[in-house]
Formats: sequence, structure tokens, C-alpha cells
Amino acid sequence: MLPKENRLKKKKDFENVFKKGKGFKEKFLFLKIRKNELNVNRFGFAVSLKVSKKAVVRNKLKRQLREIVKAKLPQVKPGIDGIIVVLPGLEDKNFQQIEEIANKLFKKAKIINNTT
RNA sequence: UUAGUAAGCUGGGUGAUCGCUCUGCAGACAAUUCUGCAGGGAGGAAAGUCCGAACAUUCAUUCCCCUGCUUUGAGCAAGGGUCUAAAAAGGUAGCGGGUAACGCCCGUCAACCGUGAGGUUAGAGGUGCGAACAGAGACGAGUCCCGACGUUACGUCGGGGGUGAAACGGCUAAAUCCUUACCCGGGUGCAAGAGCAAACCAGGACUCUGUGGAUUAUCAUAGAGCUCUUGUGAAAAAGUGGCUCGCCUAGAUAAAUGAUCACUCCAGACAGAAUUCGGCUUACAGGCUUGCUAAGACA
RNA sequence: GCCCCUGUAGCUCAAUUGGAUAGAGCGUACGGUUUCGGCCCGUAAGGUUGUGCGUUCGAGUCGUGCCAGGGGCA
Repeated sequence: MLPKENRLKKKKDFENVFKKGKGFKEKFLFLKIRKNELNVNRFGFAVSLKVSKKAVVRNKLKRQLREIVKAKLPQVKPGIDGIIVVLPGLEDKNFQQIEEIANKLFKKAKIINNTT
């Protein structure tokens, strides 16, 4: 689980990111990002009922994505709000495959620090 | 031993690294923050939302207060349901018990199924209709065919074939109608509801219409309408659209109870709490315990 | 989370107190008409009535359990 300060919480925040953020797409993941006024990164996750009707599957995807984002947090440029949307198809992948997709996605969005 | 039957229990384990939430204690601090230690942290179905209850609120002439009428202890409401527009609802029902309550549970009788252990069952009473097709004829009648008798048309008696789910016996059928012992205020549901803060001639929500945008994702704007909330002597400007309780010896609020790796075994099914509790229904790999039954073998 | 509603041809809808083959319009296909196309005329295909179990002689219709889709909420 992400620390509290790194979570995107308010409904308003989500609307802002969806409305004004830039979108990036990679295989079964979709990322929306927008700069915020804070010095920290905040992330939210969304898994639709269309991905799977089973709550167990949706919860597992969210947990795995949180772990991936947690590991990446120190490398990400500060001051970004992001939402990761899961698209149907990801539920068949294992952890390594999801991590690979997420890496490509983050590179595409150019939010990783070049120094590391 | 094999096959079966009933009831109950369980629903991988160990370790390493990195994390989340709540409670208590201690310390630091402006703080709802941080640190340390100790402890709690998904299910038998958490599911479907099919019944019932708690709790909250609302309507109310039932509880409380006031007023009125009829009258001597009660009534005059609402809602739901019913309806060929007038009737008065409803109930999932053998019998007996249990429960806060239930359409639930237990015992028992009957019917049916099974060699058996056992299993299954919306199992009261009354009445109407016999509605398609076929058939001569479908609850009130009738004569398609054959035989006998009577004087022909025809009638009486007996028998047979065929149709059909059912063919004269007054039989069977309500999960379409009605009755009844007994019991009962109704609606809305924790997004119920309560409190705090902020703002003002304003703000929010909803509906409709127009315009634009998006199209695996949770839009924006203008006008009109009507209601609700806060609030007002007038005008202008600025600002808020949140938080807390409800809420829990699991108790979050973008929502925790985990992620990865290694070893191991019989290789892990169905599946993730959201106000709480009692049931029902549905999904489900494997393992364990106990009682009983049938067949076979041995003593 | 809580509370509701709806499932019949590709689409929009019918089907009498349960009664036999489940109909109609649009669409589709083929044929005719036309120089060709449209309109028009004719013919045909297309259905496990979402699904299982039950009541019944008989179920789209009655009862019940699932499945799918949709809507509302201070």
C-alpha cells in the first residue's frame, strides 16, 4: 500500500486529472498524468467492472499495481498526479509481465528521472 | 474390504525482504504530525439481496400534547393491497413444538422413491369451469357401428370399435376463484439520520432544452422550470461547497488486512467485510472425524 | 453499499380466462418490373419466447431459483 501522502484521494482531484491530464496508452494499461502544485507525487488506480466481474481479481490487480508504483516512486520526478486505468486483458498476466508494461508506460510518459 | 448414506469440522505450511490500517503505552511537537514497543486485522459462503428483525426517520386523530364529534371505552387516519368501479387487504397452510421474528428450524404422520441406511414433497377446506384439436358425444347429455326386441320414421336394452390427457362412475383437477382458525399500523432505508464549519440577494441539488467535447476513463457550458437547504434592512465584494458522529474487541472512506522470492507437501476450489444480527438460496478442489446400511471374505 | 425495473425474429412491438403452426411492420435474401438503380409487386429465410426446475393432459402465459441488461440515491 502506498503511504497516505502519495495517494490521490478527492473526487475533485480525480476529475481534474481525467479532464485536463495527458493520456498515455500501453497494451492493457492507460495512464493519465497532470502536474500538481505540491512537491509530492500522488497516484490513483481504477479497475472497471469490464475487466472482471470478480472483486478478488480486481483487488489483486490494484494491489500489484500499487507495489509496482511504490517501487518506482523514488525515480519519478516530483509534482505529478497520475491515474492508472486497467483495461481488459491484464487479468491474465503475471507480475513480471505487468511490471514490464508499466515500465514502458512510464518511459513513454517521460516522468522518470534520467539520472537514475 | 468395496460401494453407499447421514451429521459435523477444515478450507496449505514455514522463512526472508519491503509495506498498509486500527487500538494501547511512552517520547517529541504548532498540529489531525513523527518515532519506538506491544497487540488486533476477511468468509463459510463476506456473494445473490429472497425473507425476517434491530436501529433511524417520516406520515398519523393509534405514542405524547391540544381541540372537536359520537358515545362509556372505544371509534372517526394513513399506507398497502383489491377492482368488469365496487369489494375490503394480505398470508406458501397435515399435526405438534421452537424463535425477537420469518416463507426459517426441530419432531412426527401421510404419499412417492430406494434392497437398505435414508431421501423428496407450496400435504387445509369448499366451489366453478371441462375453454384448443380430435371425436357421434366432454358433465350434461348423446347414438358413429353391430346385435336383440317393439309396427316403418323411430324408441328401448345389451355389446363393440374409434377419437382424446380424460368417455358416464357423478369421477378428477386452483401454483387461475372463494372461505377460514390464528396474527398484524404503514412508508423509507446508514447515500437512513444527527451535529459542526463556511458563505450570502446568494449558493447547492434535480428535470428539460440548446451548444461544444470525449468515445475501453467518473465531461463542460448557457438558458428555463420547480422544489429543497442555509440565510436576508439595502448594496458591493470575497469565500465555502467540507469535516465529525452514526461505525463496531476487522472497521476503511479512492477505501487496509498485502506484494515479491525461496523451500516444502497430498500442489491449494469457490471467492474479498462497508450499519448490525437471524435465516434462505446459489458457487466450491482436497482433507479429517463419527454413526448407520448393503454385498463379499475371514474367525 | 442500499433500493427498484426489464428480458419474445437483426431492430420496434403483438399474442383473449393457459389450447397447439408464436404473428405484424422495418430490415435481409431471391425473383419480377426498369436501359440501370430507387419506388412498387411476389416469394422465402430468420425463434431452445434469457435459462433450470416444478404445477398441468398441455406453459410465451402460472409458481420458484439462477443469468444478463438498465435505472435511482445528499
